[in-house]
Amino acid sequence: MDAFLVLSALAEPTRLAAIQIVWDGGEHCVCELMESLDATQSRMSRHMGVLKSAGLVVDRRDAQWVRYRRNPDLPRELVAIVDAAVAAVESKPQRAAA
Amino acid sequence: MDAFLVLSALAEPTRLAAIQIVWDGGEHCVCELMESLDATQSRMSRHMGVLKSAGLVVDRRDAQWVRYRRNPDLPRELVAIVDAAVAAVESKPQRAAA
DNA sequence: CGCGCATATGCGTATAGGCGCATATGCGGT
DNA sequence: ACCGCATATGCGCCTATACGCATATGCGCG
Repeated sequence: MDAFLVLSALAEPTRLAAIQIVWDGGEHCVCELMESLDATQSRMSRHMGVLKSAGLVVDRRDAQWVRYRRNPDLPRELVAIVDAAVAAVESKPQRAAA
Repeated sequence: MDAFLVLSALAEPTRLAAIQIVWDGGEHCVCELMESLDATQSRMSRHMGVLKSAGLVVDRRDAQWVRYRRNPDLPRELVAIVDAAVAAVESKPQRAAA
C-alpha cells in the first residue's frame, strides 16, 4: 500500500468515479456502483478489487451483497492524495495556462 | 489538463520521481534528470513529454539544454494532487491496517 | 559551415491493463 | 435440496503504454 499504488488505482476513469462515490464514508454495494457508473458487473467488481488491493477501500459481506466503503485505516498521506483527487474532479470546470 | 491526466501522469515510477525533483521549483535539464533517475535519454525525454502534456511542467530552451520546471499556472486543485503525491512518497515508511 | 552535445521522435516490440463472456462461489429464501 | 440474486474470477482478446534503437532537430562553437 504505497503512493504509487494509490495513484495507479486512481488513474482510471471508472475507478476515480467510484472513489468519489465511496469517499462519502458510506457503504455501497457493487450493484449500486454498477448502476451509478453504468458499468457491467465484472468490470465494476474488478475495479473495486483494484481499489481494495491499493488499500483505498475495504469490503464487508452483508447477506448477498458486498458493501464497500473507504478504508478508515488508510495512512494520512494517502488520504491526502485521494482527497485532492476527489476535490479536483469535483471542481471540474478549471482552466489555466499550460 | 484535468485531474485524470494528472493522475495518469503520476502513476509511473520514473515520472513520479521526476516530479519530486522538479517540484522544488528549480529548473532541471533532461540530462540531470537522466542521471539522477538512471534513465536513458529517450525514456527520460518521453516521460518529461508526458508530464508536460499533463500540464505539470513547462520547458524552456536554454542554449543546447531544455530546462524543465513545475508549471506555475497549474490550477490549485491539481497542484494539491501533486503536493499530496510528493509528500506521500517522501514520507515513504508508512504502514497501516488494510 | 561543419561538428558535437542535448533533446525529441518515428518505429517496431514487449508488456500491462481493461473488457466481455462464461462460470464459479456465497448467501438467503422456498 | 434447489433456485435465484449478488459478486468474484479464469480466460482470451484488444488497446494502451513503456522501452530501445536509430535518427532527426536545435543550438553553440571553432
